Amino acid sequence: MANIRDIAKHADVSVTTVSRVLNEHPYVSKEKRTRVHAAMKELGYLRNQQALTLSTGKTQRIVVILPYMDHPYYGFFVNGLAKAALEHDYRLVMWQTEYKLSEERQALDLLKHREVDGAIVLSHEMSFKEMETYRAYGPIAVATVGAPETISSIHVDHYASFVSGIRVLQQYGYEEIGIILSRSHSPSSLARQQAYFDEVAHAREQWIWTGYLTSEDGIRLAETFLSQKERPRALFFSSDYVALGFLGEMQRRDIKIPQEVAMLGFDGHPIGHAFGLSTMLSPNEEIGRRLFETTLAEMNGAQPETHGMTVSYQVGTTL
Amino acid sequence: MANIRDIAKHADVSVTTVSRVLNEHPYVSKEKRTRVHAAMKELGYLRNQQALTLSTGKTQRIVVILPYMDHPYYGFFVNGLAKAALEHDYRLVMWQTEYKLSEERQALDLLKHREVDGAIVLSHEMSFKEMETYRAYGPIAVATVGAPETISSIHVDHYASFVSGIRVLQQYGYEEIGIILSRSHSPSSLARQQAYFDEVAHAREQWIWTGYLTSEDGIRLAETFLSQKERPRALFFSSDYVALGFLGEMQRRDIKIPQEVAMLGFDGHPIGHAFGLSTMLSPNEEIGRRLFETTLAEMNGAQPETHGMTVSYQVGTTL
DNA sequence: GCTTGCTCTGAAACGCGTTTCAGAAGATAC
DNA sequence: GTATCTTCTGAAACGCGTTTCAGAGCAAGC
Repeated sequence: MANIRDIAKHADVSVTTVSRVLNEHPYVSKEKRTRVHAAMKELGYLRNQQALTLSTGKTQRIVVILPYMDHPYYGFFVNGLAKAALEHDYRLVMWQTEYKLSEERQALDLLKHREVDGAIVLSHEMSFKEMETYRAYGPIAVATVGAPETISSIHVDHYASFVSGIRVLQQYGYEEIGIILSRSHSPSSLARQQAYFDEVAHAREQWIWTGYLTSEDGIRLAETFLSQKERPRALFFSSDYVALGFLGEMQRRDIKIPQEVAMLGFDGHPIGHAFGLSTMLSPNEEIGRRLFETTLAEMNGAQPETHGMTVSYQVGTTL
Repeated sequence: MANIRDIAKHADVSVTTVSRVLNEHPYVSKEKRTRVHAAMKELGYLRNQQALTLSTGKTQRIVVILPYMDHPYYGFFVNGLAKAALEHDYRLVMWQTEYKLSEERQALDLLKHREVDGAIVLSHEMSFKEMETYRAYGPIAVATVGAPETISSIHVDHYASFVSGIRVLQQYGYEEIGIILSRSHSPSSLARQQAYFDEVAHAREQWIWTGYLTSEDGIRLAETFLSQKERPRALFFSSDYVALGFLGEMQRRDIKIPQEVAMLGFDGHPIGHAFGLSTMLSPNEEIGRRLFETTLAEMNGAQPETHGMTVSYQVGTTL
């Protein structure tokens, strides 16, 4: 593997000159420039990215922290991130945490050890307080709500979004509403619950189902739901996949939707569209893109940014 | 940021000794060891991963090349990869190509520039011939069939798998079978077509539909399918998501499955289970894991490996 | 008592590209 | 003719951890 010094010797110039040619600096005579190019070609020179990284201190990498890479919920985010990263010639290092705090720490340690320039956190168990201790080593952007000033946050405003979803349900005439949430202690779930109690007159504790993340969970939910004596007339799901699992199971049992129970999803996954799922369209790809861009901006000196995004209603046939 | 030389000075030892402590080499006196540890703690030493990488030539990173990160098809693969990578303390650099050859080249260039130690290719437009030109710079493993000896391949044996799927359909009494494929020119599609012609007596050219990748495509397919005069009695899909899109659209039109047309999917996505989709279960997570492990093994001197995996039938209600 | 071997230590070189600084040569300005 | 630019060049230092090599001190073996 030829290095820059070999090229210099071969072209009979200094290492500095080779570096200048490599970086297209001005002030290199045409003659030496061509000699360097010829030498690079002849020796098959390939710039060692590691050396560049060590020298400049910039890795051109960002770590993306998320619980599961194959969970469809994160698909749009990651897509937006990937597109933005590609455009700016950045690489994405994916770190799957499986909701483990220890893994989140390891991922953020990459920042400390200069292995990445920044971190994007799509979901976290870690407290913001602890997360802030990593902030000194590089910009951090989260897709969740409640971040301190030092940490950028581009998130869905879950409160406002749930309010608008509930309004949709009410417009369709549903007053007795239940909600299906993912992890009960997450800030988004808390915001959703708050919206539920604030907006639904007939709100009931037992009409809040928590711990539903996957389509399998949705199947399970059908059983639980049907075994309940007093049931709401409509269900507002925090995830399309949970809603679809539920919908499939209801179909299997020949229970009519929305006659027996109306359904409103959340996310706007294409597969939901195939089954006519009414849902709240979440701009997750846009959020992914902005998460990247705000991180990049911070690396260039900008201040952390907080921005809440809202969702829109997508018509289906389950209301 | 304190570096190893600062620590050495502070602990009044040589740089070598600090490095030895860092790497837990033997032959460091207890006394100096504790002095070094104290200095590291006092100065808040953090090892610079970049320097380590440059020095050792090992990046502990592998690039994963795939068309779209949010396509559910790749979810299981990526999950298996992520788990294996985590276990071996490797980082995954994801490169989304959107089926562009130029992006595949850029991704493989990471290998040339020593930015990653190996590459895992889940899907590619590039010819194997071109891919082999990158082989000198590090191990490459693909999830597709037809790789030359120098490139590891852990893949689904699409021919055998399609044969066994067709046998399942035939056991259910279906003789007039159509197949739904993704990109027509891909090796997997060719293998599937071959299996189709070899195994289905009533095979017809016009019962092969190509260009169907997403659930949206599946919705589109319903229209196309129904507008055809002579239709097969069963459809074998190469993707669960396409099948689900089709299924949803058929439901919307109140067309009974399997009475009007039987359906067999491929992959085994949980969401298919919710809708009773009969499918061929593909060990994609296992493939992901093995792709990583074979790459790791090659980095340690092992020979490239080729292995075809087979699928099993998962009972549903669409047959 | 001498050889062999083990434990411990550090200087220097290495991986490799970038950047700073000093300086030379030629051109332009007044 | 002198001062001031502009252009071009390269030596050396830098980023920072690892590895090689040479050597010192001390214990065990015969």
